[in-house]
Amino acid sequence: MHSEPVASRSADPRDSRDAREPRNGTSRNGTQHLDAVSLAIIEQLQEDGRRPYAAIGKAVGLSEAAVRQRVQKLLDQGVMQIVAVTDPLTVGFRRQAMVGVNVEGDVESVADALSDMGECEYVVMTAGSFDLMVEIVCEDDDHLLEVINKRIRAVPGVRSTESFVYLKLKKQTYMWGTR
Amino acid sequence: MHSEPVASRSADPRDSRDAREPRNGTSRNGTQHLDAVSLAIIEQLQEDGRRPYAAIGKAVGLSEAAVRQRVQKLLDQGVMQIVAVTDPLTVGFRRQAMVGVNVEGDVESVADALSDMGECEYVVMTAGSFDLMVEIVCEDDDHLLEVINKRIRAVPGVRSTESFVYLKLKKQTYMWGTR
DNA sequence: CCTTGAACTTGCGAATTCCGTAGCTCTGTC
DNA sequence: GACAGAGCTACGGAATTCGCAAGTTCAAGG
Repeated sequence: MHSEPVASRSADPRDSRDAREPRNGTSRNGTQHLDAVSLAIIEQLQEDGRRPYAAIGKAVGLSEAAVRQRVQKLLDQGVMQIVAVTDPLTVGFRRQAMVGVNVEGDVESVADALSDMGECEYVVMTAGSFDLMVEIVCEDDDHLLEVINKRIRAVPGVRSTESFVYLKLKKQTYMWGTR
Repeated sequence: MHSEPVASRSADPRDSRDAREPRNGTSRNGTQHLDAVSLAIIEQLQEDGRRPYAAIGKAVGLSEAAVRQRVQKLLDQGVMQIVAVTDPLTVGFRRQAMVGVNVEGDVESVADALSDMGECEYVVMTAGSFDLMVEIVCEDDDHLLEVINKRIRAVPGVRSTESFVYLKLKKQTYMWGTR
């Protein structure tokens, strides 16, 4: 189902851009402003990361070259990455866990330290009864045990941890915006 | 840095496959068996989801056509998906949270119900003080509140929930295997 | 032993896609 | 108003993808 161009360019292309549409750019808090067209491009690539630029262009109302430039910029800026994702369990990693971490002192420096560990696939600072939540991917129980008890707890500032070992992954999506 | 072929085919191609390498196939629990070559292909695509088949073939020691067939099969089987991923915060979703859920009765049916909700991006059954962990992506505080208090808690079997609102995403990787 | 099927290779042409670049327009700045 | 930069379109050549056919190897089954 090919949806119509998102940035509706009825007659004159300029019509759609005359409004005070936010331009893409970096705001003072470091987060990116993305206009509707870039969002539409991302949506296309969330459906299929290998979709040709020309097809995306048709869907969002841009030329192939423009899409290519936008995608390249989104990748360069780190706003988006195009990757293969799998369920780690099917790829030989037998043990996964979410670990809640409580920190004394600077949370961000602890987060950085954890981010440097290859086994930590996902690190996020949170509000609530944990300061950090970390998802770790390991090959077996021994590996998991070592990472949690030896490595994570050894990081200066880590006060305590609580682990939630994964039993079964039920859902994994990358299609916000498509709903 | 072009790494050498992973499935080392020294002289005779058959050498690498004579061992009792597991063939690809489905086992009785429904999980996939992936041989070393398929894993290597996935690794390549975890680094760059748009990498050309010929380049992948060179890296893993297969022909372009064979890589194409394998990738297609992996996609068809749902073992792997090639998609764009972003930090939802940069894409206009202002609020995210991890929610720990405790369940009375059948955990899996609750997990299924939560998986059906568009806002739940990630649903996993766990061992520990939560039965389920659910990541939700919302547009604002009102939306978040509604999802947690109205929708999730309304699911039959949900005994209690605890929320961890995201403050900052520090790391997000899809490169197990590449380490 | 023969057959069958799966998976791979090689080869090839056509269609498609990618990529660099030149030129145009708009916008903001000094 | 001139100038610079961002963003777009158009276009041509290079590279990739795609479909397909023929031949090979290997494992499993009769």
